Amino acid sequence: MKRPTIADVARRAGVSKGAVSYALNGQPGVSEATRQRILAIATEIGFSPSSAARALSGATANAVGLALCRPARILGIEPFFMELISGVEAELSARSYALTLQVVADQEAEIAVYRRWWAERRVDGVLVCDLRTDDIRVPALEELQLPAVVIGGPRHTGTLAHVWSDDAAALAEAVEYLVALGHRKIARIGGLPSLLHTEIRTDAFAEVCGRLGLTDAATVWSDYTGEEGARATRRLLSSARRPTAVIYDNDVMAIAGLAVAQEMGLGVPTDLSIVAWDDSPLCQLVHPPLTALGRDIPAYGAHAARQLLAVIAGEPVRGLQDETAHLTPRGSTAPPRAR
Amino acid sequence: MKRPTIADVARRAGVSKGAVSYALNGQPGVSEATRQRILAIATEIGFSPSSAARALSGATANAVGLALCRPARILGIEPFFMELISGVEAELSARSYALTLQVVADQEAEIAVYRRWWAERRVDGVLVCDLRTDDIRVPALEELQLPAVVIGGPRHTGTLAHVWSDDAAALAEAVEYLVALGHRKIARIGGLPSLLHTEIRTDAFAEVCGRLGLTDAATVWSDYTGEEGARATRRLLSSARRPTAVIYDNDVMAIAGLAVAQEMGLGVPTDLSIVAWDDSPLCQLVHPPLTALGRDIPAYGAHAARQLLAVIAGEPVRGLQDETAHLTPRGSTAPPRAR
DNA sequence: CTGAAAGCGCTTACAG
DNA sequence: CTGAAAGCGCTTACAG
Repeated sequence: MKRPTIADVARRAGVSKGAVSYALNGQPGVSEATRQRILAIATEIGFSPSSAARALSGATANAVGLALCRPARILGIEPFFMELISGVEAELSARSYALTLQVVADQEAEIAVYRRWWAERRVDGVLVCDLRTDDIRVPALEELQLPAVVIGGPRHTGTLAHVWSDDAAALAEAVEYLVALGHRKIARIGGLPSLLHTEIRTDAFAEVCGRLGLTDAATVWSDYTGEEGARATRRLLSSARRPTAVIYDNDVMAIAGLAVAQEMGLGVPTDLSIVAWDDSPLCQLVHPPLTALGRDIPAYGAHAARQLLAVIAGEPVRGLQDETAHLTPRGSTAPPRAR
Repeated sequence: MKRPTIADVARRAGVSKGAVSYALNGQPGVSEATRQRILAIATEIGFSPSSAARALSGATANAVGLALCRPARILGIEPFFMELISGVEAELSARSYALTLQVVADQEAEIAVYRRWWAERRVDGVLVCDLRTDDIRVPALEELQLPAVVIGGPRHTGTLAHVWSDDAAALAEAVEYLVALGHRKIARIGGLPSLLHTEIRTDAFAEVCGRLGLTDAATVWSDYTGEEGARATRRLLSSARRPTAVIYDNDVMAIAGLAVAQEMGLGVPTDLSIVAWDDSPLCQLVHPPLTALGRDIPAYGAHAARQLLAVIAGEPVRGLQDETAHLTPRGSTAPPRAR
């Protein structure tokens, strides 16, 4: 039961190994009749070229790397990552690329992984998540000359290709909607302040609130976990000038916020309106279902993967703007109760 | 900026390529002094052996495959999978193995992926999830002679190694706890009936309810999604003989069930007690926090990975029983209100 | 259109 | 303890 090699196919077809290679890869050099015969034999004996041998001679690994820099607990609970991975993987496997995954502790470890992957020729390129404003991975990747696509941006990506979405516009839509409902005291519970997209959202929130004359608008930072989201919410709802609406930077914190409101005896949406970012199925799991800013995350991942394959192929690629998240109103938002 | 090869190290060290290989792999054949000098040079010029070349001569891919047979929406929302993957990955990367991930549509596609991975020598073995009672992957893997570890069991695993947990005992603990609180009408909302662990839980539920004399115990099947969990809960709570407690087969359905109770004006836990399986952080995100059956899922994944590496190494490996899930009581369970 | 051959970068018997 | 060489299974110029 040895696994068949190209030599087995060649022998059965009565041709050279080179001819089999040409036939399998759709290269010129064999007649159509021979090609068909070779393909039939390959299928018959269950031959697939060894990825190692292919990588060694072709100098391409046919694999793409993704390093995730979050602890298991956080990775598990944020639907975002798994949805992103699904989309990345779908695009890659359609092009016969494998996805290699590794969880890392910090940016230094992540760079070490990139370095090793590249030296080992284990991957042809990498996808980079959670871009920071002063990201040390960007210069490291530039120096390594490892093909890479940043999922995020559009700023701070150096010379790397990237895929991004206009979070500022999405946030503005949410704030304008709340103001249209009559809210004037709107707070935002943000994600990790070191991440670029948090900064972009924070700036946008300040800008739109300023433009609309909301003087009580404030951003409180958190870390995307339910615990921190709950704590921040409790603080906000206990303050003298309690907001009538809160925008959360992810679904997990929004759900935790809803639980805090219930725990404190506040009705949602009568006493407090809630808007979640990342419209995952989680938002429709709770009562009331959450109004949310969402977009197609698997598609986002697929686009990033496609960009990366283009970079690997040597095509000129820079930034690609993905769809802007849109607001889906549900039961968690309503006009504020007159006090 | 060419990536260095073993020949570069050999040249700088003034030895043969063979000597470098022995030094790097801790084989006898070089003196300790030479070994140290070679290692220093390798580190200095940033050399890591090409995984492809290594795979080609050593006949080992140093990679393990995991195929996931769930749509993106479900994969994303169930913390279970990402936690499992984190644990698998941690164990693998500690042993310098890579994890290759692929999402597949059904069991046939999954087998095709296994066949290709094995023919391509892309992986040295695979991890198998979501075991069914009549699983066609088990005989296919046995025939392929592809090293594999089933995450599940202990029955229906054929000759394959497996890692499992005693769900029957865990379920019994939950039911006994509810009965101790005074509940007599307990329902269970199960996962996909085709999965083996659903069957095990269903049998165990019938057994323990029979033993405790609960005549109103019933299992309703669902599919792990929030929508189906909500629908099943709505049906149960609308029936004439409404249960006073419901056990859910996963966290997602339990949270959806809590929302349905709130939507129907029932108090949790006063009118309805809720127990969730899979004690993920989701359970503590809601109000009241959910009583849940939980265990260390990343550790479960790590154990499966370790078993697989043992199988790949040719060690005799069969079944490994992992920790049994234990009950963590929280605010969603209480004695039933006297009617 | 086809065949013989070199080469990718390792590992590992096999001589010295 | 060390060196020269074969071999893993492909791809791809290079002759015919």
